[in-house]
Amino acid sequence: MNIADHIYSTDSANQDRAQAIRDNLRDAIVDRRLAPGTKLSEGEVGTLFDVSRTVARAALQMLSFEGLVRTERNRGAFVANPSPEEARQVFASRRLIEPGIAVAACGRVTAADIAAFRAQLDEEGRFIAERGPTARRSEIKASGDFHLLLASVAGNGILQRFMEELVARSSLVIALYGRSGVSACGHSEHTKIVGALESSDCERASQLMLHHIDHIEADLDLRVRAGPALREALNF
Amino acid sequence: MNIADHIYSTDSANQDRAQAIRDNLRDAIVDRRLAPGTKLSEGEVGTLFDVSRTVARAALQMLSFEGLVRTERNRGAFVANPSPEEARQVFASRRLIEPGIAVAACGRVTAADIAAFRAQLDEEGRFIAERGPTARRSEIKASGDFHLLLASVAGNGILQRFMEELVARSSLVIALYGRSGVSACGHSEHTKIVGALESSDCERASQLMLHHIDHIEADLDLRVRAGPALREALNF
DNA sequence: CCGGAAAAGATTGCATACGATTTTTGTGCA
DNA sequence: TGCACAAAAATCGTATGCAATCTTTTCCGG
Repeated sequence: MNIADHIYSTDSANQDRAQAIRDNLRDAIVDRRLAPGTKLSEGEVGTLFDVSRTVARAALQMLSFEGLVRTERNRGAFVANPSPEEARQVFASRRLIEPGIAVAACGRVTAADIAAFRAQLDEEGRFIAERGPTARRSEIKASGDFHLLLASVAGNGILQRFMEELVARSSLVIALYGRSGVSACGHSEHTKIVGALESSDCERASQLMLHHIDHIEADLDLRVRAGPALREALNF
Repeated sequence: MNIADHIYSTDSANQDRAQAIRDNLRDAIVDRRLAPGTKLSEGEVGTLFDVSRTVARAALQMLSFEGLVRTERNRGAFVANPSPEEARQVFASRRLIEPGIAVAACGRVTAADIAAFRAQLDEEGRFIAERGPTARRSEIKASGDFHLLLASVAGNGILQRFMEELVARSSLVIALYGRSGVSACGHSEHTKIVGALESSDCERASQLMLHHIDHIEADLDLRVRAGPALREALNF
Protein backbone atom coordinates (compact mmCIF):
# COMPACT_ATOMS: atom_id res chain seq x y z
CA MET A 1 0.00 0.00 0.00
CA ASN A 2 1.40 3.28 -1.08
CA ILE A 3 1.11 6.44 0.97
CA ALA A 4 0.22 8.34 -2.18
CA ASP A 5 -2.95 6.29 -2.46
CA HIS A 6 -3.96 7.51 0.93
CA ILE A 7 -3.25 11.14 0.19
CA TYR A 8 -4.40 11.55 -3.37
CA SER A 9 -7.21 9.04 -3.17
CA THR A 10 -10.01 11.29 -4.39
CA ASP A 11 -8.39 13.12 -7.22
CA SER A 12 -5.84 11.02 -9.06
CA ALA A 13 -8.06 8.11 -9.97
CA ASN A 14 -10.30 9.85 -12.49
CA GLN A 15 -9.49 11.99 -15.51
CA ASP A 16 -6.84 11.47 -18.09
CA ARG A 17 -3.27 11.01 -19.11
CA ALA A 18 -2.31 14.62 -18.57
CA GLN A 19 -2.87 14.16 -14.86
CA ALA A 20 -0.36 11.32 -14.74
CA ILE A 21 2.22 13.45 -16.51
CA ARG A 22 1.52 16.29 -14.14
CA ASP A 23 2.08 14.05 -11.14
CA ASN A 24 5.29 12.79 -12.65
CA LEU A 25 6.61 16.26 -13.34
CA ARG A 26 5.49 17.52 -9.96
CA ASP A 27 7.43 14.79 -8.24
CA ALA A 28 10.48 15.63 -10.32
CA ILE A 29 10.20 19.30 -9.42
CA VAL A 30 9.59 18.68 -5.75
CA ASP A 31 12.43 16.17 -5.66
CA ARG A 32 14.68 18.76 -7.17
CA ARG A 33 15.52 16.52 -10.09
CA LEU A 34 14.31 19.42 -12.21
CA ALA A 35 16.07 22.58 -11.14
CA PRO A 36 14.18 25.88 -10.88
CA GLY A 37 14.33 27.73 -14.16
CA THR A 38 14.60 24.57 -16.26
CA LYS A 39 12.74 24.91 -19.51
CA LEU A 40 9.93 22.43 -20.02
CA SER A 41 9.13 22.55 -23.70
CA GLU A 42 5.87 21.05 -24.80
CA GLY A 43 7.50 19.01 -27.50
CA GLU A 44 10.13 17.56 -25.22
CA VAL A 45 7.66 16.67 -22.51
CA GLY A 46 5.44 15.14 -25.15
CA THR A 47 8.06 12.90 -26.68
CA LEU A 48 9.40 12.02 -23.24
CA PHE A 49 6.03 10.73 -22.09
CA ASP A 50 5.08 9.55 -25.55
CA VAL A 51 2.05 11.75 -25.98
CA SER A 52 1.21 14.61 -28.29
CA ARG A 53 1.91 18.21 -27.47
CA THR A 54 -1.77 18.66 -26.70
CA VAL A 55 -1.58 16.42 -23.67
CA ALA A 56 1.82 17.70 -22.58
CA ARG A 57 0.49 21.21 -22.77
CA ALA A 58 -2.46 20.34 -20.56
CA ALA A 59 -0.11 18.89 -17.94
CA LEU A 60 2.03 22.01 -17.99
CA GLN A 61 -1.05 24.16 -17.66
CA MET A 62 -2.02 22.29 -14.52
CA LEU A 63 1.41 22.79 -13.02
CA SER A 64 1.24 26.45 -13.84
CA PHE A 65 -2.03 26.69 -11.88
CA GLU A 66 -0.29 25.12 -8.93
CA GLY A 67 2.47 27.68 -9.15
CA LEU A 68 5.15 25.08 -9.77
CA VAL A 69 5.65 26.18 -13.33
CA ARG A 70 5.73 29.64 -14.79
CA THR A 71 4.60 30.05 -18.37
CA GLU A 72 5.50 32.94 -20.64
CA ARG A 73 3.52 33.60 -23.75
CA ASN A 74 5.22 32.33 -26.89
CA ARG A 75 8.24 31.34 -24.84
CA GLY A 76 7.19 28.25 -22.97
CA ALA A 77 7.07 26.81 -19.49
CA PHE A 78 9.81 26.88 -16.88
CA VAL A 79 10.17 25.31 -13.48
CA ALA A 80 9.20 28.04 -11.04
CA ASN A 81 11.94 30.05 -9.40
CA PRO A 82 10.11 31.52 -6.41
CA SER A 83 11.35 34.85 -5.17
CA PRO A 84 11.96 35.44 -1.47
CA GLU A 85 8.72 37.39 -1.41
CA GLU A 86 6.81 34.47 -2.86
CA ALA A 87 8.52 32.22 -0.35
CA ARG A 88 7.26 34.41 2.47
CA GLN A 89 3.77 34.31 1.05
CA VAL A 90 3.86 30.54 0.91
CA PHE A 91 4.72 30.34 4.57
CA ALA A 92 2.31 33.06 5.56
CA SER A 93 -0.40 31.02 3.88
CA ARG A 94 0.65 27.89 5.67
CA ARG A 95 0.62 29.70 9.01
CA LEU A 96 -3.00 30.57 8.40
CA ILE A 97 -4.15 27.21 7.17
CA GLU A 98 -2.15 24.46 8.80
CA PRO A 99 -2.92 25.09 12.47
CA GLY A 100 -6.56 24.89 11.55
CA ILE A 101 -5.95 21.71 9.63
CA ALA A 102 -4.24 20.26 12.67
CA VAL A 103 -7.31 21.02 14.77
CA ALA A 104 -9.64 19.53 12.20
CA ALA A 105 -7.49 16.42 11.90
CA CYS A 106 -7.33 16.15 15.66
CA GLY A 107 -11.09 15.97 15.83
CA ARG A 108 -11.36 13.23 13.23
CA VAL A 109 -8.25 11.11 13.60
CA THR A 110 -8.76 7.35 13.86
CA ALA A 111 -6.54 4.57 15.07
CA ALA A 112 -5.81 3.65 11.48
CA ASP A 113 -4.72 7.20 10.79
CA ILE A 114 -2.36 7.12 13.75
CA ALA A 115 -0.84 3.96 12.36
CA ALA A 116 -0.37 5.67 9.00
CA PHE A 117 1.32 8.57 10.77
CA ARG A 118 3.66 6.19 12.56
CA ALA A 119 4.62 4.56 9.28
CA GLN A 120 5.20 7.96 7.79
CA LEU A 121 7.41 9.02 10.69
CA ASP A 122 9.42 5.83 10.39
CA GLU A 123 10.07 6.51 6.74
CA GLU A 124 11.17 10.04 7.52
CA GLY A 125 13.55 8.69 10.12
CA ARG A 126 15.08 6.24 7.66
CA PHE A 127 15.89 8.96 5.14
CA ILE A 128 17.38 11.19 7.81
CA ALA A 129 19.69 8.40 8.88
CA GLU A 130 20.92 7.91 5.33
CA ARG A 131 23.55 10.06 3.67
CA GLY A 132 23.81 11.46 0.19
CA PRO A 133 21.79 13.78 -2.01
CA THR A 134 19.24 11.14 -2.97
CA ALA A 135 18.34 10.51 0.64
CA ARG A 136 18.19 14.24 1.13
CA ARG A 137 15.64 14.64 -1.62
CA SER A 138 13.59 11.76 -0.31
CA GLU A 139 13.74 13.36 3.09
CA ILE A 140 12.28 16.64 1.86
CA LYS A 141 9.57 14.74 0.04
CA ALA A 142 8.75 12.57 3.05
CA SER A 143 8.57 15.64 5.24
CA GLY A 144 6.05 17.15 2.84
CA ASP A 145 4.08 13.93 2.77
CA PHE A 146 3.58 14.19 6.50
CA HIS A 147 1.77 17.46 6.05
CA LEU A 148 -0.28 16.06 3.18
CA LEU A 149 -1.25 13.08 5.26
CA LEU A 150 -2.42 15.41 7.99
CA ALA A 151 -4.44 17.38 5.47
CA SER A 152 -6.08 14.23 4.16
CA VAL A 153 -7.05 13.25 7.70
CA ALA A 154 -8.63 16.66 8.24
CA GLY A 155 -11.25 15.64 5.70
CA ASN A 156 -11.64 18.87 3.81
CA GLY A 157 -10.97 18.32 0.14
CA ILE A 158 -10.56 21.99 -0.63
CA LEU A 159 -8.01 22.61 2.06
CA GLN A 160 -6.30 19.41 1.06
CA ARG A 161 -5.79 20.72 -2.44
CA PHE A 162 -4.54 24.04 -1.13
CA MET A 163 -2.06 22.17 1.02
CA GLU A 164 -0.88 20.07 -1.91
CA GLU A 165 0.01 23.27 -3.68
CA LEU A 166 1.59 24.88 -0.63
CA VAL A 167 3.65 21.83 0.27
CA ALA A 168 4.92 21.46 -3.27
CA ARG A 169 5.88 25.11 -3.42
CA SER A 170 7.49 24.86 0.00
CA SER A 171 9.68 22.05 -1.23
CA LEU A 172 10.84 24.29 -4.05
CA VAL A 173 11.50 27.12 -1.63
CA ILE A 174 13.42 24.91 0.76
CA ALA A 175 15.51 23.56 -2.08
CA LEU A 176 16.30 27.11 -3.14
CA TYR A 177 16.74 28.90 0.15
CA GLY A 178 17.23 26.13 2.71
CA ARG A 179 20.28 26.50 4.88
CA SER A 180 20.77 23.43 6.99
CA GLY A 181 19.36 20.05 7.81
CA VAL A 182 16.00 21.43 8.71
CA SER A 183 14.57 17.99 8.85
CA ALA A 184 16.29 16.69 11.91
CA CYS A 185 14.33 19.03 14.15
CA GLY A 186 11.40 18.86 11.76
CA HIS A 187 11.11 15.17 12.32
CA SER A 188 10.95 15.49 16.09
CA GLU A 189 8.29 18.15 15.69
CA HIS A 190 6.26 15.90 13.45
CA THR A 191 6.50 13.24 16.11
CA LYS A 192 5.26 15.64 18.75
CA ILE A 193 2.33 16.66 16.59
CA VAL A 194 1.29 13.06 16.16
CA GLY A 195 1.55 12.70 19.91
CA ALA A 196 -0.82 15.60 20.40
CA LEU A 197 -3.25 14.10 17.88
CA GLU A 198 -3.13 10.79 19.66
CA SER A 199 -4.00 12.36 22.98
CA SER A 200 -6.67 14.50 21.32
CA ASP A 201 -5.02 17.68 22.51
CA CYS A 202 -6.17 19.80 19.62
CA GLU A 203 -5.00 23.10 20.98
CA ARG A 204 -1.52 21.72 21.49
CA ALA A 205 -1.46 20.21 18.02
CA SER A 206 -2.34 23.60 16.60
CA GLN A 207 0.38 25.36 18.58
CA LEU A 208 2.98 22.77 17.68
CA MET A 209 2.12 23.13 14.02
CA LEU A 210 2.44 26.88 14.14
CA HIS A 211 5.86 26.66 15.74
CA HIS A 212 6.88 23.98 13.33
CA ILE A 213 6.13 26.23 10.38
CA ASP A 214 7.99 29.07 12.04
CA HIS A 215 10.99 26.82 12.47
CA ILE A 216 10.97 25.74 8.86
CA GLU A 217 10.83 29.31 7.68
CA ALA A 218 13.47 30.41 10.18
CA ASP A 219 15.85 27.95 8.60
CA LEU A 220 15.58 29.72 5.25
CA ASP A 221 17.89 32.42 4.05
CA LEU A 222 15.51 34.77 2.33
CA ARG A 223 17.82 37.70 1.85
CA VAL A 224 17.78 38.91 -1.72
CA ARG A 225 20.94 37.96 -3.48
CA ALA A 226 22.67 39.81 -6.26
CA GLY A 227 22.76 36.68 -8.36
CA PRO A 228 19.22 35.57 -9.15
CA ALA A 229 18.43 38.17 -11.76
CA LEU A 230 21.51 37.25 -13.72
CA ARG A 231 21.05 33.54 -13.28
CA GLU A 232 17.45 33.98 -14.31
CA ALA A 233 18.43 35.99 -17.33
CA LEU A 234 20.82 33.23 -18.30
CA ASN A 235 18.08 30.67 -17.95
CA PHE A 236 20.20 28.85 -15.47
CA MET B 1 -11.74 52.65 -13.12
CA ASN B 2 -13.15 49.20 -12.72
CA ILE B 3 -13.00 47.34 -9.45
CA ALA B 4 -11.93 44.22 -11.32
CA ASP B 5 -8.73 45.98 -12.32
CA HIS B 6 -7.91 46.48 -8.71
CA ILE B 7 -8.59 42.91 -7.74
CA TYR B 8 -7.21 40.93 -10.62
CA SER B 9 -4.40 43.32 -11.47
CA THR B 10 -1.58 40.81 -11.32
CA ASP B 11 -3.06 37.89 -13.14
CA SER B 12 -5.44 38.87 -15.89
CA ALA B 13 -3.17 41.12 -17.89
CA ASN B 14 -0.86 38.47 -19.28
CA GLN B 15 -1.59 35.15 -20.98
CA ASP B 16 -4.07 34.28 -23.65
CA ARG B 17 -7.56 34.12 -24.98
CA ALA B 18 -8.60 31.15 -22.87
CA GLN B 19 -8.21 33.28 -19.76
CA ALA B 20 -10.68 35.82 -21.09
CA ILE B 21 -13.20 33.09 -21.81
CA ARG B 22 -12.66 31.66 -18.37
CA ASP B 23 -13.34 35.04 -16.76
CA ASN B 24 -16.45 35.43 -18.85
CA LEU B 25 -17.78 32.01 -17.94
CA ARG B 26 -16.86 32.46 -14.30
CA ASP B 27 -18.85 35.66 -14.13
CA ALA B 28 -21.78 33.93 -15.76
CA ILE B 29 -21.62 31.08 -13.25
CA VAL B 30 -21.19 33.35 -10.25
CA ASP B 31 -23.98 35.58 -11.48
CA ARG B 32 -26.19 32.55 -11.76
CA ARG B 33 -26.85 33.18 -15.43
CA LEU B 34 -25.59 29.65 -15.87
CA ALA B 35 -27.43 27.32 -13.55
CA PRO B 36 -25.62 24.54 -11.69
CA GLY B 37 -25.62 21.38 -13.74
CA THR B 38 -25.73 23.19 -17.08
CA LYS B 39 -23.72 21.43 -19.70
CA LEU B 40 -20.84 23.40 -21.16
CA SER B 41 -19.89 21.60 -24.32
CA GLU B 42 -16.55 22.44 -25.85
CA GLY B 43 -18.03 23.01 -29.25
CA GLU B 44 -20.74 25.32 -28.02
CA VAL B 45 -18.39 27.40 -25.91
CA GLY B 46 -16.02 27.54 -28.86
CA THR B 47 -18.56 28.79 -31.36
CA LEU B 48 -20.02 31.16 -28.79
CA PHE B 49 -16.70 32.88 -28.22
CA ASP B 50 -15.57 32.31 -31.79
CA VAL B 51 -12.57 30.17 -31.00
CA SER B 52 -11.67 26.59 -31.67
CA ARG B 53 -12.45 23.76 -29.31
CA THR B 54 -8.82 23.75 -28.23
CA VAL B 55 -9.11 27.15 -26.60
CA ALA B 56 -12.56 26.50 -25.21
CA ARG B 57 -11.28 23.31 -23.67
CA ALA B 58 -8.43 25.14 -21.97
CA ALA B 59 -10.87 27.62 -20.45
CA LEU B 60 -13.06 24.80 -19.15
CA GLN B 61 -10.03 23.09 -17.69
CA MET B 62 -9.18 26.23 -15.74
CA LEU B 63 -12.69 26.44 -14.36
CA SER B 64 -12.53 22.81 -13.37
CA PHE B 65 -9.37 23.55 -11.37
CA GLU B 66 -11.25 26.28 -9.57
CA GLY B 67 -14.03 23.88 -8.72
CA LEU B 68 -16.63 25.87 -10.60
CA VAL B 69 -16.97 23.25 -13.27
CA ARG B 70 -17.02 19.51 -12.95
CA THR B 71 -15.70 17.49 -15.86
CA GLU B 72 -16.51 13.86 -16.52
CA ARG B 73 -14.41 11.82 -18.83
CA ASN B 74 -15.91 11.46 -22.29
CA ARG B 75 -19.00 13.30 -21.12
CA GLY B 76 -17.97 16.88 -20.86
CA ALA B 77 -18.06 19.82 -18.49
CA PHE B 78 -20.94 20.93 -16.29
CA VAL B 79 -21.45 23.89 -14.04
CA ALA B 80 -20.66 22.60 -10.58
CA ASN B 81 -23.51 21.54 -8.35
CA PRO B 82 -21.87 21.61 -4.93
CA SER B 83 -23.21 19.19 -2.37
CA PRO B 84 -24.04 20.38 1.15
CA GLU B 85 -20.84 18.71 2.29
CA GLU B 86 -18.81 20.67 -0.24
CA ALA B 87 -20.62 23.80 0.86
CA ARG B 88 -19.55 23.17 4.43
CA GLN B 89 -15.99 22.64 3.32
CA VAL B 90 -16.01 25.92 1.45
CA PHE B 91 -17.08 27.78 4.56
CA ALA B 92 -14.76 25.84 6.82
CA SER B 93 -11.93 26.93 4.55
CA ARG B 94 -13.05 30.52 4.63
CA ARG B 95 -13.23 30.45 8.42
CA LEU B 96 -9.60 29.44 8.49
CA ILE B 97 -8.33 31.87 5.91
CA GLU B 98 -10.37 35.04 5.96
CA PRO B 99 -9.84 36.18 9.55
CA GLY B 100 -6.13 35.98 8.84
CA ILE B 101 -6.60 37.91 5.64
CA ALA B 102 -8.47 40.57 7.56
CA VAL B 103 -5.53 40.91 9.95
CA ALA B 104 -3.03 41.10 7.11
CA ALA B 105 -5.13 43.68 5.29
CA CYS B 106 -5.51 45.65 8.49
CA GLY B 107 -1.76 45.94 8.76
CA ARG B 108 -1.31 47.19 5.22
CA VAL B 109 -4.42 49.17 4.40
CA THR B 110 -3.88 52.63 2.90
CA ALA B 111 -6.13 55.63 2.57
CA ALA B 112 -6.64 54.78 -1.08
CA ASP B 113 -7.74 51.30 -0.11
CA ILE B 114 -10.25 52.70 2.33
CA ALA B 115 -11.65 54.84 -0.44
CA ALA B 116 -11.96 51.76 -2.63
CA PHE B 117 -13.78 49.98 0.18
CA ARG B 118 -16.19 52.88 0.53
CA ALA B 119 -16.94 52.82 -3.18
CA GLN B 120 -17.49 49.09 -2.96
CA LEU B 121 -19.86 49.46 -0.01
CA ASP B 122 -21.81 52.12 -1.89
CA GLU B 123 -22.23 49.82 -4.83
CA GLU B 124 -23.43 47.04 -2.57
CA GLY B 125 -25.94 49.40 -1.04
CA ARG B 126 -27.29 50.41 -4.41
CA PHE B 127 -28.00 46.84 -5.44
CA ILE B 128 -29.66 46.06 -2.13
CA ALA B 129 -32.01 49.01 -2.61
CA GLU B 130 -33.01 47.80 -6.05
CA ARG B 131 -35.58 45.08 -6.68
CA GLY B 132 -35.64 42.23 -9.11
CA PRO B 133 -33.53 39.19 -9.89
CA THR B 134 -30.89 41.13 -11.82
CA ALA B 135 -30.19 43.34 -8.85
CA ARG B 136 -30.12 40.26 -6.68
CA ARG B 137 -27.42 38.69 -8.80
CA SER B 138 -25.40 41.87 -8.85
CA GLU B 139 -25.79 42.02 -5.11
CA ILE B 140 -24.30 38.55 -4.60
CA LYS B 141 -21.48 39.44 -6.92
CA ALA B 142 -20.80 42.75 -5.22
CA SER B 143 -20.78 41.05 -1.87
CA GLY B 144 -18.14 38.65 -3.15
CA ASP B 145 -16.13 41.50 -4.59
CA PHE B 146 -15.85 43.00 -1.13
CA HIS B 147 -14.05 39.91 0.07
CA LEU B 148 -11.82 39.87 -2.99
CA LEU B 149 -10.93 43.48 -2.47
CA LEU B 150 -9.95 42.68 1.08
CA ALA B 151 -7.81 39.80 -0.13
CA SER B 152 -6.06 42.02 -2.64
CA VAL B 153 -5.29 44.53 0.09
CA ALA B 154 -3.79 41.78 2.22
CA GLY B 155 -1.02 41.57 -0.33
CA ASN B 156 -0.55 37.81 -0.49
CA GLY B 157 -1.01 36.60 -4.05
CA ILE B 158 -1.41 32.98 -3.06
CA LEU B 159 -4.13 33.65 -0.53
CA GLN B 160 -5.73 36.01 -2.98
CA ARG B 161 -6.06 33.21 -5.52
CA PHE B 162 -7.45 30.86 -2.89
CA MET B 163 -10.00 33.48 -1.99
CA GLU B 164 -10.98 33.97 -5.61
CA GLU B 165 -11.82 30.31 -5.73
CA LEU B 166 -13.60 30.26 -2.40
CA VAL B 167 -15.66 33.35 -3.11
CA ALA B 168 -16.72 32.03 -6.50
CA ARG B 169 -17.72 28.72 -5.01
CA SER B 170 -19.52 30.49 -2.18
CA SER B 171 -21.60 32.38 -4.69
CA LEU B 172 -22.64 29.09 -6.22
CA VAL B 173 -23.45 27.69 -2.81
CA ILE B 174 -25.49 30.72 -1.81
CA ALA B 175 -27.37 30.59 -5.06
CA LEU B 176 -28.17 26.93 -4.41
CA TYR B 177 -28.80 26.84 -0.70
CA GLY B 178 -29.42 30.46 0.27
CA ARG B 179 -32.57 31.09 2.20
CA SER B 180 -33.19 34.77 2.63
CA GLY B 181 -31.79 38.15 1.89
CA VAL B 182 -28.52 37.40 3.56
CA SER B 183 -27.05 40.52 2.12
CA ALA B 184 -28.89 43.09 4.15
CA CYS B 185 -27.09 42.08 7.29
CA GLY B 186 -24.03 41.16 5.24
CA HIS B 187 -23.74 44.71 4.06
CA SER B 188 -23.77 46.15 7.54
CA GLU B 189 -21.13 43.66 8.57
CA HIS B 190 -18.95 44.65 5.67
CA THR B 191 -19.30 48.24 6.78
CA LYS B 192 -18.24 47.34 10.27
CA ILE B 193 -15.21 45.48 9.01
CA VAL B 194 -14.10 48.50 7.02
CA GLY B 195 -14.57 50.54 10.16
CA ALA B 196 -12.26 48.22 12.06
CA LEU B 197 -9.69 48.43 9.28
CA GLU B 198 -9.87 52.18 9.31
CA SER B 199 -9.20 52.34 13.02
CA SER B 200 -6.47 49.71 12.69
CA ASP B 201 -8.24 47.43 15.12
CA CYS B 202 -6.95 44.21 13.60
CA GLU B 203 -8.23 41.90 16.29
CA ARG B 204 -11.72 43.31 15.90
CA ALA B 205 -11.54 43.04 12.11
CA SER B 206 -10.64 39.40 12.48
CA GLN B 207 -13.48 38.71 14.89
CA LEU B 208 -16.00 40.55 12.75
CA MET B 209 -14.94 38.57 9.73
CA LEU B 210 -15.31 35.29 11.55
CA HIS B 211 -18.82 36.18 12.68
CA HIS B 212 -19.65 37.43 9.23
CA ILE B 213 -18.76 34.07 7.71
CA ASP B 214 -20.75 32.30 10.40
CA HIS B 215 -23.75 34.44 9.57
CA ILE B 216 -23.51 33.75 5.87
CA GLU B 217 -23.34 30.03 6.50
CA ALA B 218 -26.12 30.18 9.07
CA ASP B 219 -28.39 31.59 6.40
CA LEU B 220 -27.95 28.49 4.27
CA ASP B 221 -30.23 25.50 4.33
CA LEU B 222 -27.76 22.67 4.02
CA ARG B 223 -30.10 19.82 4.83
CA VAL B 224 -29.87 17.11 2.23
CA ARG B 225 -32.93 17.10 0.07
CA ALA B 226 -34.53 14.18 -1.64
CA GLY B 227 -34.49 16.03 -4.93
CA PRO B 228 -30.91 16.74 -5.94
CA ALA B 229 -30.04 13.25 -7.12
CA LEU B 230 -33.05 13.20 -9.38
CA ARG B 231 -32.55 16.70 -10.66
CA GLU B 232 -28.93 15.90 -11.28
CA ALA B 233 -29.84 12.74 -13.13
CA LEU B 234 -32.18 14.74 -15.31
CA ASN B 235 -29.44 17.24 -16.02
CA PHE B 236 -31.66 19.94 -14.72
C1' DC C 1 -48.71 0.04 -27.08
C1' DC C 2 -44.35 -0.92 -24.81
C1' DG C 3 -39.38 -2.52 -24.19
C1' DG C 4 -35.01 -3.22 -25.93
C1' DA C 5 -31.43 -3.60 -29.47
C1' DA C 6 -29.15 -1.48 -33.25
C1' DA C 7 -27.98 2.41 -35.98
C1' DA C 8 -27.37 7.38 -36.39
C1' DG C 9 -25.77 11.49 -34.37
C1' DA C 10 -23.24 14.23 -31.20
C1' DT C 11 -19.29 15.00 -28.26
C1' DT C 12 -14.99 14.13 -26.28
C1' DG C 13 -9.76 12.65 -26.34
C1' DC C 14 -6.00 13.05 -28.81
C1' DA C 15 -2.83 13.74 -32.74
C1' DT C 16 -1.34 16.43 -36.31
C1' DA C 17 -0.89 20.61 -39.30
C1' DC C 18 0.13 25.38 -40.13
C1' DG C 19 0.91 30.24 -39.30
C1' DA C 20 3.11 33.38 -35.87
C1' DT C 21 6.66 34.43 -32.73
C1' DT C 22 10.95 33.74 -30.67
C1' DT C 23 15.65 32.07 -30.60
C1' DT C 24 19.68 30.69 -32.81
C1' DT C 25 22.86 30.51 -36.50
C1' DG C 26 25.37 32.41 -40.22
C1' DT C 27 27.30 36.05 -42.99
C1' DG C 28 28.90 40.50 -44.55
C1' DC C 29 30.87 44.80 -43.25
C1' DA C 30 33.36 48.06 -40.39
C1' DT D 1 37.86 40.65 -34.17
C1' DG D 2 33.40 42.50 -33.22
C1' DC D 3 28.86 43.90 -34.44
C1' DA D 4 24.53 44.26 -37.12
C1' DC D 5 21.33 42.16 -39.64
C1' DA D 6 19.14 38.45 -42.14
C1' DA D 7 18.11 33.59 -42.82
C1' DA D 8 17.11 29.22 -40.54
C1' DA D 9 15.53 26.48 -36.83
C1' DA D 10 12.90 25.79 -32.97
C1' DT D 11 8.83 26.57 -30.31
C1' DC D 12 4.37 28.21 -29.33
C1' DG D 13 -0.80 29.28 -30.30
C1' DT D 14 -4.53 27.57 -32.51
C1' DA D 15 -7.47 25.07 -35.88
C1' DT D 16 -8.88 20.91 -37.67
C1' DG D 17 -9.36 15.83 -38.39
C1' DC D 18 -10.14 11.17 -36.83
C1' DA D 19 -11.09 7.45 -33.68
C1' DA D 20 -13.40 6.26 -29.40
C1' DT D 21 -17.16 6.95 -26.44
C1' DC D 22 -21.49 8.46 -25.16
C1' DT D 23 -26.37 9.86 -26.31
C1' DT D 24 -30.40 9.74 -28.94
C1' DT D 25 -33.33 8.00 -32.27
C1' DT D 26 -35.30 4.38 -34.87
C1' DC D 27 -37.16 0.12 -35.57
C1' DC D 28 -38.89 -4.36 -34.56
C1' DG D 29 -40.62 -8.25 -31.70
C1' DG D 30 -43.68 -9.15 -28.06
